[in-house]
Formats: sequence, structure tokens, C-alpha cells
Amino acid sequence: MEDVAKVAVVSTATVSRVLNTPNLVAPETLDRVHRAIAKLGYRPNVFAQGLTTKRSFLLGILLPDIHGEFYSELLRGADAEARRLGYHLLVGSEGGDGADGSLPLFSTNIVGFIAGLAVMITEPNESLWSQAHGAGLPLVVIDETLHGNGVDRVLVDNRAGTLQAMEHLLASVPPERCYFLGGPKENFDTAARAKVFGEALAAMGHRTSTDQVRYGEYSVAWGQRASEQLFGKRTPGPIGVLAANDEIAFGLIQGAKDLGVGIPTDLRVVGFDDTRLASLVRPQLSSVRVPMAEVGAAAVRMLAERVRDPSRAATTTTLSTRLVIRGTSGAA
Amino acid sequence: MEDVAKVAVVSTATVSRVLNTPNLVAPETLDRVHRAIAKLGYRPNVFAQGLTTKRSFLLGILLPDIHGEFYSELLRGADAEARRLGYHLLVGSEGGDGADGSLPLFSTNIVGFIAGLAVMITEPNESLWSQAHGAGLPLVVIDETLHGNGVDRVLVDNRAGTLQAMEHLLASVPPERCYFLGGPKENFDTAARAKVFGEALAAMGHRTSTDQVRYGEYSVAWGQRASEQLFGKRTPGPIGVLAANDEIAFGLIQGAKDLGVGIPTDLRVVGFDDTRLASLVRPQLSSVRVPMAEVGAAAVRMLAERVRDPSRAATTTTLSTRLVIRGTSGAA
DNA sequence: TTCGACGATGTAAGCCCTTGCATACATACA
DNA sequence: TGTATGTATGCAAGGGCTTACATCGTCGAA
Repeated sequence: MEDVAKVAVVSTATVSRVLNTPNLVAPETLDRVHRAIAKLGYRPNVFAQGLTTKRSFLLGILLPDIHGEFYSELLRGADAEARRLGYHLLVGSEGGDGADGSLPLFSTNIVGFIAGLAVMITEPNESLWSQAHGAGLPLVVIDETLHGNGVDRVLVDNRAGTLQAMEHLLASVPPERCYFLGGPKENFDTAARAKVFGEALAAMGHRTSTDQVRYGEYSVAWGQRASEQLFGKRTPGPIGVLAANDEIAFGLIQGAKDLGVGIPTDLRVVGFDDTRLASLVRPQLSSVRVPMAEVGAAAVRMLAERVRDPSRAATTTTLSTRLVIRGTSGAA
Repeated sequence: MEDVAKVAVVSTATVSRVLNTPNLVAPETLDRVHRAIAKLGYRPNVFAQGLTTKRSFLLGILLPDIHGEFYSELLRGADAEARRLGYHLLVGSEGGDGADGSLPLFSTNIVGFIAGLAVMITEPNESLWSQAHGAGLPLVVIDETLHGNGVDRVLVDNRAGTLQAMEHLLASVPPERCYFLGGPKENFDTAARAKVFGEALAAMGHRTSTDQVRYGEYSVAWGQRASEQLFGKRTPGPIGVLAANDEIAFGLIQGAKDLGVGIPTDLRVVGFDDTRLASLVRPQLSSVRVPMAEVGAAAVRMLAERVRDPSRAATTTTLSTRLVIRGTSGAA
């Protein structure tokens, strides 16, 4: 920087101003300094910058996993938005290490680098919550709703989509022949979807039996297992299934096919998330679209705003879901 | 830090030593300082640290995309390894912005933060190469082989796996009925696989016709299109196809099914990469396994070593591939 | 007893920027 | 011509840490 100043015959202060507040610099000087910078290939030292300004262009984002359609799509949305806002993302996944129970982003105190943290919490997890909350950083929570309203959060409104899906399913299947195949019972989304599932049946005057709501995990394997359970004792007529994500639905379909169950003749399925998987299967999977990329983007956007103004009131952004009808639900 | 020093009745130098070179500090003092740190919740300022030490625990990794099974798996491997080595990853994908033609990690000079850069180059791309190379950072290249041996690189040995796949295919399909369905022609991996494909046929005394090697893109859609081309004019007997990745294979299978082509009766397919997709389809997809996670891990590992010793000789790590036989190739 | 060596700690010089304040000059107005 | 404004720049004080070098006991050997 000193060299640049020397070449441009100005002080280092002016060089700094050229970079940060060019409108305070005379056009001619501006030009001279710019040339000097180019000539010397000068690049400001980010550490020194950070040291003086205490600003940072890194945002942390903590997800349960970074693998799979769902998270990687979320991440992509988040990343794009971050870039748009001039930030970069530092990604941590819980699976990462946590050998010592601490979050990846917290192990090496990398935290110091980041201006804010977005954390996705999909099921009750006190430790995660308190670590994230206790970091003393601007925070945005994705999915979790437990800890009051003091914090920015982005939520997915499962209701709309689930309701649509049920309406759709119930158009051709009686309520007592409908099932919900959930992920883990504690999972917030699974819980929300199960609830609406029950309500939809109730609206038809049917009281949901415990048998109709089953919990498992977000995996193809679980869907497959479920298909055996459901079709072990065949009864005539189609049954309807709302799966808590596309993988479960996919597994179910796979399993059903293996058992010779016709789709959508004997089984009408609606998945959740509308990942790429949904349009890959045959017949194509009806699914409730969850705007994952937007969830990521929204989280980043809110985080950036909170970073800019730490005192602003906590906000909740809710993104809604909607049914996408394809082949597996008996087409429309 | 000063406060800690005061509480522990030592100088800031000692505090620093407690954190960085504890073996230079008397046990008793060590303890006192540690307590002070805990009491005050002191955390060293990473910017100041970076400023003085010029070290950083961030590594950059630049991929063509961060989405999809392939890249997200690579990323996971890289991330895990990075963490193991005490680093964190800053991810950039080319798609990200590049509106101005510059790489994401280079736009805001975030580069200043990172200690080294791993960049995946899947097809000739001078601009990408020169930007990465010109950053003056420790560099590891994934996949690219064009620019001599002066640089660390991690390569995938397509040969072994491709050869196995061809051997497998040729066991039940005559050479003149074998096809290679590539990604983009310029893509390094596609090119390498196509080459070995030709060699395998040549070894059977068959001269590969241009018709047998087709280029497209790494997508399901392309595989689907290809199926129409291949089965437009049906001829009796099975054909064999080596696809350049699982998505293409998947599309092909889908398309073939739609045309009523029996698998593996009339079509024997081997995919590439062995992504999750492969075991999801029915029949399950035979595929050449590419150790993506290890590629990521290896890249990070090499990068970390180069960061530690910038003068060490350039290394090339080659990871090999191998065939995984499943249903689509007529099982073994 | 004296000196050298060594272990433990302190002193202070950077590392490279940003920015409040001061300065200097030019312009505009009275 | 003198003064008030404003614009363009420089000066210098940090910001929080690391580390070479200096200091000071202490202990063992001569």
C-alpha cells in the first residue's frame, strides 16, 4: 500500500480512500492511484482490513448435512444469494465432526471470521441451539420454532401444500385408506405434516387411527420397508400415501412395484420436497414442492440484513409449499 | 487479551504463548492464564492473528457446480478431510456468478483469506486455469492434465474401470453392438473413457465406428434422447452401452423402458460414477465406481501439504476406478 | 564462589489497514 | 479584500496479536 502511495505520489490514506470511498477523491488522483494499483498488482490485506473495520464478508451456514438433493439445493440458493450480496459462505455440517460435541464452525475459532450465522435445526436439539445462540453472532434459524420469537427465522409453511396434497388424494381414496409416512417423529417438518394430515382426515369426518401415521426416517429404505407393511395384507381398492419426502415416496413405489402393486391403480402417492428425484421416477412422482433454494436465499438475505442492523426487530419469513401433480397420484 | 493478562498477572506475550506455544510456559502460569481466559471468555481476534502470522485456516475449493450427487459427494469428502486437518473450506462454483468472467472466490478479494486453492477443471478452460494459477496461491488441480507437471493434481484413472466395464459388456455383446454415450466431447473424463472404449473394442479386433461413440452432456435428458436414437431401428439381439455417468445411463434406461426394450435382455448398460442413483433404479445400475469423496479428500490433503511446504515437488495423486456389477448389465 | 546455561517472562516492534482530525487550497460571497 | 464553505489530501492513532530480543532468576559445574 505504501508502495502504491509512493508511485501515485499520495499518502496511504488516499489510497485507502480510493478503494473505499472513491467519491471523496479527486478524479485525477483517483485515476493516478488506480494506475499505480494496477501496475503493482496491489491487493489490500483482508486481515488488516478486518482488523480495523471489524467487518467481514463471510457468513456461516450450518446444516444437518450437505449431501443430497435437498441440502445441496438449499445451499445453492444460499450461495447464490450470498454472492449477490457480496458475501461468501462458510459451510458446516453437523455430521462433520462434533467428536467433542462442538459444531464444526466452532472448533477452530473460525467463528471469528464470520459476520453472522444461519443454522438449520430440524428437530429439538438444545445443544445446537445454545451453541448457535451463544456465539454472540447475528443469527438466523431455519426451521426451528421452539425458542420464542426473539430471533430471525425462516420457516416452511407445510400447511398449504399438505392440505392440497390431501385434498388431491382424498378425491380418489377414502380417508380410512390414507397413510402418512413420516421421517423421524421429532422432526419439525414431519410433525407439522402429520398434524395437517390428521386435520385433513378429520375434515372428512374421519378420526385418524394411529396406524395411519407412521414414523421412520427420511430414506428410501424406510419407504421400501413401509411398502411391505402396507401391502402385507392386501385389501381391494387403492390406498393413498403422503410421504414426508421424495425419498420415502420413491422407496415406497419401488417396494410396491416389487410386490406387483399397480401405480397409480392400487397405490396413490404424493411425495414431499419435489426434488429432482420426483421427475426422474416412472411414473413421475406427484410431490409437494418445497422451495429449498429460496429457503437458503431467504436465510442469507435476512442474515445480511441483521448484520447490517443488529438492532432491528426479529423477523420470520415463511415460504409456502404447493402440490405438483404428476403420475403417481393418479394424475389429474 | 490485555484484560486476560491483567487478570492472570502476566504480560500479553505470555497469554499469547499460552495459546500458541504452551510448552514454553511454566505449568503454574499456564493454569492461571487458562483460568483467566475461561473467566473472561476470551477469544483471540482472528484478524489480528492472520495479520501477524499470515497464516489462515481457510482453503478455497472451486467446482463447476456444487449441486448433484457427484459434486456434493466430492465436497463432503473434501470437507471432512479439511476439518480433520484443521481447515475450513470456502466453496465457490463457477456457475455462481462470473458475470464479469471472474471466479466467485476472486470477486470480493476473499482470496486474501485463503491459504490455498483447489480447483476442478473438467474441460479445457484457459481463463479458469490462468486465474487459478495466477492467484499466487498454493494450488491443487483436480482432473485437468493439460498444463504440464509443474502443479499438484489429483486425477481419476478412468482406464481400469472402463476396461473392466468393457470386458464385462463384451462378454455378452459383440463389439460392433457396443456404444459409448459420453458427456461433452471436450470433457476430460469423457474423452479418456471414450478412448479406452475404443481400445477395448480394438483389442477384440473391431474398429470402432464413429457411430458407436456419441457425445452429449451429463444429463438424464441426453440419455433419454440417446435411447431413441439407439432403438429407433431395432435389430435383434442385445446391445451394450457404456454411459459416461449414471445420469446418462439412467435416462437411457428410462427411455428404453418407454420403448419396451427389455433390460438387461435387449440392453446392457453400465454407468459411471456409481452415485446413489445407481442403486436406486430398478434394475439396479451396474456402474464404474469413481471415488468422489476420496478425490475431494486427496485434493485437500495435498493442498494442506503444499501450504505447509510451498517448495516441495509437485505431486500427482491418481485414484482408480472399478466396476460394480448390478442388474442392468445382465448380472454376473 | 563464580560463571554459563537455561527456563520463564517481559518489552516493544511490527503486521497493514481505516478514519477522525487537521491542514491547505480554491471558490464564492459580502 | 476578507471571511465563510467546501473539497482534496495528509497525519497519525489505533486495532489485537505474535515474536525476536532482552532480562532476570536459578541451578549445576568448575
